[in-house]
Amino acid sequence: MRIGELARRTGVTTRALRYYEEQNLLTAERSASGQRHYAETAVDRIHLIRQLYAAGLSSKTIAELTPCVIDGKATPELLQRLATERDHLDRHIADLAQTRDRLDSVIDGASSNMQTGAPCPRDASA
Amino acid sequence: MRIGELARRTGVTTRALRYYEEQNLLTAERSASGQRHYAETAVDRIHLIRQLYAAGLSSKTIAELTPCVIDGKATPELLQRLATERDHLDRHIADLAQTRDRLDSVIDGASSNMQTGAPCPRDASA
DNA sequence: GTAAAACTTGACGTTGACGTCAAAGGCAAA
DNA sequence: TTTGCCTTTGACGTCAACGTCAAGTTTTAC
Repeated sequence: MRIGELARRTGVTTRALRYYEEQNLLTAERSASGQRHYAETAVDRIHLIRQLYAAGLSSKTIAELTPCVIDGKATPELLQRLATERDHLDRHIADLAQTRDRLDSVIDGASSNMQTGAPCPRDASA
Repeated sequence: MRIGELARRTGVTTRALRYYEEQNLLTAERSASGQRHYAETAVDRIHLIRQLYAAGLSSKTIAELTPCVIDGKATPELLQRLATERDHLDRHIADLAQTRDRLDSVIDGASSNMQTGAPCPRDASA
């Protein structure tokens, strides 16, 4: 498939796909005229890339780790990198959960204040 | 306390603290000569701000929500905003957990490959 | 065969959260 | 009083992950 179809099927722009290639996150065959052609596996690859981006990894980190993730093979150093990233992610998730809980308690507090008719700093007229 | 001490005690730079003030996330008393002076509560406030940043909120969003979080009071609209952000956060956490699990299985796969002596693309010499 | 759509590279623009000087004034210790 | 760190505002720099033209080529549709 060509770049437009891959973009449609993954929901990322063609600009982003070319950027990923530039960052060595993605490779493509080229037709005689120079157009990119992708295999079906590229769709999953893009999803993986997006997932790692969402996990807070940089393109540089992703570029270093993806051969390992794709092939399931790694040097001890890469394996260590992966474990480190996993731990960072785990910590991050825990922090976010704490933030969510804090938001929850804020929402609870604000709701009960509203039910008891407590005044609001943004609307102290009533 | 002055800005330097607040920076040391919170681990954020003075530049960031001034930036937070510029974005209306933080206020400070001013001495006659114009220097900023902060109350003890500022330390917690900074931690809250950092926490919300880590949750993926923008300075604009934080500026809109923090009076509510600080005071525990809100208009219905603010409450709705909070609930929306909470849901986004919840979804984000779930996505990250999925990514973490994927990393876990990658690490497992790579580890077993190594134990069985499977070759690595980065070190195919052995 | 031709027009529209898709593709190419190249290059400059954008945004958020600061970093990094610079030039000036403020403040506590010796 | 002078030394030396602290603080002030202002303004330009940075970095990642793209957005957005531009100008030209290729493929597709009729």
